[in-house]
Amino acid sequence: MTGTWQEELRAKGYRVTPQRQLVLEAVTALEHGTPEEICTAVQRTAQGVNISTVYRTLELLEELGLVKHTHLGHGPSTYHLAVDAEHVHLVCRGCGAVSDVRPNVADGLVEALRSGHGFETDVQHLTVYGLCRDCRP
Amino acid sequence: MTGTWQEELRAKGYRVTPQRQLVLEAVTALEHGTPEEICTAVQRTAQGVNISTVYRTLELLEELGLVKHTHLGHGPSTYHLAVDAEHVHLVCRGCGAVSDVRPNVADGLVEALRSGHGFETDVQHLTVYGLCRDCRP
DNA sequence: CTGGGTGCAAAAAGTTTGCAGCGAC
DNA sequence: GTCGCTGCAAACTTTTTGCACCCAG
Repeated sequence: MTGTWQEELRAKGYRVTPQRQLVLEAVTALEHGTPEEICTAVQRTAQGVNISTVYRTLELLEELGLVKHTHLGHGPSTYHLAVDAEHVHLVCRGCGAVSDVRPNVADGLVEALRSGHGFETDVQHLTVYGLCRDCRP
Repeated sequence: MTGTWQEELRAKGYRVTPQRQLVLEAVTALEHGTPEEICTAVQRTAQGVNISTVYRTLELLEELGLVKHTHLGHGPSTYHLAVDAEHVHLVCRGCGAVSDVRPNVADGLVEALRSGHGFETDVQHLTVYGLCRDCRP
């Protein structure tokens, strides 16, 4: 591993700004958050960060590998820390609840796709739709 | 199985219209299609179906269980026949290619989620992101 | 005939972009 | 001081909605 993300930013010619720190803190605090939610969360702490800055910052942080995003259903994309990304998302079509499970549930799938199709799965981006315990018929 | 989808429509108080037949034909012909693509495909055959009608029709057809949709990356959602849905989508983050694989690759995942989390997976809605054979490092 | 369906246009929701001024380094 | 970053507003894309007219049953 290299140094802090601040150092990594500077090393690549980017700058460390309060907005970027705030967005990253918000993603950390929220665990799961849409750009809109992240923007709102930041406004509670400081005077605010513009929504377009949130989008640009998330794009940058994703490029750096600090955050990840997934698409959970119809709505906006959801961002979370890459460090926290070691899980698979379960989305219930009944109640809309999102829960996380350990990625080893997908081990068989990953292996089957690798050996059978030469496909290297990005488990951190895996979202499984279905019905949760409470919504099952 | 009950009768045809036309009968099923009428039985539920809906009507069978040329637009609905055209949209369903387009979904069948395209195999994978965004609402926009479906709309364009229909315009090649007939005088055209409005994009909002395509959305409303797809929503209806999905409610009937005739078509399914998935979210493949940032763009619009993709619709396909439910009958054809017996597969898992692989989306390559490198070249963007979408391929289909047999659903039994996910059998282990489905079983693990069912026994471990009480979660009933909708395999037809499963989309796996990663890198395909040609894009692997 | 009747009520659901369609087209059109406008609005909503989510995301991206152009640009002038600001501030990290 | 330089040049990347930000806020603002406007554009863009995807999807939804209101409404008058139309047509399947």
